[in-house]
Amino acid sequence: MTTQTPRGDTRARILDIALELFAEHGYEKTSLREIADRLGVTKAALYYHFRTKEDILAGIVDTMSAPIEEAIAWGREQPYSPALRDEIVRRFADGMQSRQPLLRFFHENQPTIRELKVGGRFKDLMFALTRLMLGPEPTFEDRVRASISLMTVNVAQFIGQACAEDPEASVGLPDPDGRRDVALRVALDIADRIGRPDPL
Amino acid sequence: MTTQTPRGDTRARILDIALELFAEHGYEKTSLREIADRLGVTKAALYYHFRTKEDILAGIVDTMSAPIEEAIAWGREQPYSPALRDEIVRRFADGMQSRQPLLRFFHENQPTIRELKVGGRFKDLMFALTRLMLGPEPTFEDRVRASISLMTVNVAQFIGQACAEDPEASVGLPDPDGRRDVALRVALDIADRIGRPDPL
Amino acid sequence: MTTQTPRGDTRARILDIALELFAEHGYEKTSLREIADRLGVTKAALYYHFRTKEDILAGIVDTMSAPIEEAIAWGREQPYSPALRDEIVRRFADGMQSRQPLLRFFHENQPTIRELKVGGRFKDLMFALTRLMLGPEPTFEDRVRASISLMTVNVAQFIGQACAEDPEASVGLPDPDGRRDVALRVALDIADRIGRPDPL
Amino acid sequence: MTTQTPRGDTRARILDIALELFAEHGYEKTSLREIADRLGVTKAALYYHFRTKEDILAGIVDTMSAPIEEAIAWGREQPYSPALRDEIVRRFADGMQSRQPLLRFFHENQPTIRELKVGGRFKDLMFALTRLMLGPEPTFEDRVRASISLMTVNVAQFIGQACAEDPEASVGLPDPDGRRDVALRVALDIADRIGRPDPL
DNA sequence: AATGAATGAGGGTTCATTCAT
DNA sequence: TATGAATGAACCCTCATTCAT
Repeated sequence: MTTQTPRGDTRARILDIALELFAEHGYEKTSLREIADRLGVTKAALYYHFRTKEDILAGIVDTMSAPIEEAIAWGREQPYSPALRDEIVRRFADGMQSRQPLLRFFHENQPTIRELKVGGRFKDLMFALTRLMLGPEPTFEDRVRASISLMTVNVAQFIGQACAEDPEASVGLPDPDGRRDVALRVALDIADRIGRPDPL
Repeated sequence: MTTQTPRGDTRARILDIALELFAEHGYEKTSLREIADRLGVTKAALYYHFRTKEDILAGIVDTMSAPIEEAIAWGREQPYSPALRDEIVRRFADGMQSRQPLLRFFHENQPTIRELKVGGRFKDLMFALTRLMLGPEPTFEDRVRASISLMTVNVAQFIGQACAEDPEASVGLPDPDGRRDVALRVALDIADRIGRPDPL
Repeated sequence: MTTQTPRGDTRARILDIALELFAEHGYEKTSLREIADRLGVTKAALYYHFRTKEDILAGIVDTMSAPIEEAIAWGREQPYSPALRDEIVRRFADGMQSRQPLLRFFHENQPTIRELKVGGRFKDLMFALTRLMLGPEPTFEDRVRASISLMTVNVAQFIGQACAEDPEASVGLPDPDGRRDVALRVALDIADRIGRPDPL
Repeated sequence: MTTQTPRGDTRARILDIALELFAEHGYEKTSLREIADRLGVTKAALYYHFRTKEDILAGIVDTMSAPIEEAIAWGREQPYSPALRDEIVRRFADGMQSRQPLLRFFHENQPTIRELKVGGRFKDLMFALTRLMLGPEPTFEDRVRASISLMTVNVAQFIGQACAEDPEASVGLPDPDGRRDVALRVALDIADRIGRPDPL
């Protein structure tokens, strides 16, 4: 006589499904009923595990921000150098590989995020990360390059998906792993110009 | 004996205010009541000018997509060359300068956009634009570079604003015009690698 | 340089279209916009011709009740007799032939009618008509027979239409004229039992 | 220590009150607020028990169509005969006695019904019932008589109520039970002519 | 660990109606 | 003889949230 659902891990399953739906339809358009329905429980059950809808989102971010925090903690120990900069990009790409939906969610739900407490936290993380990519007293241009570089890691994935759906654009398209490599290469390429005068 | 509101231009004013609010709080979180209140009219008045909320958005896109369409039309007449590629980026940057909020809205409301008819239209425009930046049979890497390049034009603006609000990051920050130049420079720089083997 | 619409008869055209729509979708579900759209004018134009929506309905009844009123006026001059009774049924059937939609409307929108002033008027007309079909001090049974008799004239039309749409029921179905004859025959047949003891 | 409302039966109470109001004011004019108010709950509470307004109506029909379905099921087992025909009428009259409001609602809200899914279901039931009153290959005239006969069962009730409200017509009016007998007698009388050549 | 029943606030939308032009 | 613009009230419906059980 087994239980229908994998047991006790309800909390984790809520977070999983919620992230999936948030990333797909957006935070506002995803109702707690949808989440509950997919889980096969009642809306009220969600309130046993989380105090509010926003709390679910906070829960998602919590479980997701660990690798970024690690990258930051590590980076802070190192002296600045172009090699460090590249390593940051690489670690970010590594950490985000399995967290793509979260990144997507953050990119695509800015207005919501801005008005939710959790938004600040994530923004700070990203800011700290780009800061590590820059030397002392960085120019605005360098800041832009650093941000765009990190962004590229994720955006390239979406572009890849969009291309895969387009008959013309999917000719010669690498497989997901290949696309990840491309993304990283372009990201590093952009970061490479940081701190350097225009080659001209 | 003046009328209270500038009159006759109500439709345009709805579009204006709606865009502003959509960009600020997101499409879903912006209620028609808010738009109406800001205009000093009733919700019902909006329905005299637009059939649905989505129609308001469509109206916004209509008024906004003109410069992109022009850039596309022009670009299609030209043979491909690196100079054309750069010119496309420049024209896009020029056209978007006054349409920043729309771009911001599109970047930040993807989940909504995806489910609205208007989304497809805009996506097609952007796809066509990046296509002009690429030679025949472009690689995936080039596609990524082209997209990121265009995206940089706008994202740099947001980064600029974020920096302006941060005491540390605002040291040495150029004025908005200067930031625009930086954005364009970085965008062109990224586009510059299109079609070229790795410099190494 | 001709006008687009048949001219000056707008009022009459409103009544026509309104009746058609009221009969089809019901009074409540028919909006003034629908009526105006079909006419190719603005809602506001309707208000030039009628003071309220209810007034449109009153207008319909006005133009429609004439033949019933005539039948009543005529009947009141005659002494009661079974022949008079049958003649009333016949005149009603004749008068209603071209007013079917109105009758249908009245049958099918009772709740609305009850709450509109115009309802009472029409009910009185029908009551007066059935009264003429009955001798002095009629029994309740006779009243029922008289009402059902008149009702048959119209209901038979709807049954006819329903049958025409059903493959099985349309086998051997008479044409509309034939159906009218059947309706009249059944109606007279029902009226025939008025004032007579049970044949048993 | 009693609860304020009879509890647990909310769903049934909604159905009750809704039917009452639908029959009185019509489906369109009855707002969910009215229903909720009469129940002493919020509009939103209705949505816990029913998915839409139309669903409430479907619920009503469900609970109400049982006796008709039984009559049909029974009738289909019997060979056709005039006696069967009369028995159908009688069973219909019996079954409807406690469901008068529903019948009234169906008679008086046809335009609405036509456009609601539930309409077809009820129409089919009535069609099946009249079909049982007819022998093989019935004429159109017989179909009319059968329909009118069943209709009489209900319409007579409304006529009775109307008479009761009229000083003149209420002289010698039987009590409700007596009226029911009259209704049944007239209905049977009309059905009696089915399948018979004109007595003349 | 979860449900059943309900709420209050608000959403987008439609409607009959008005009035200056 | 009409229209353009707007209103206020109401409508159906959805949502996040609560709480006794």
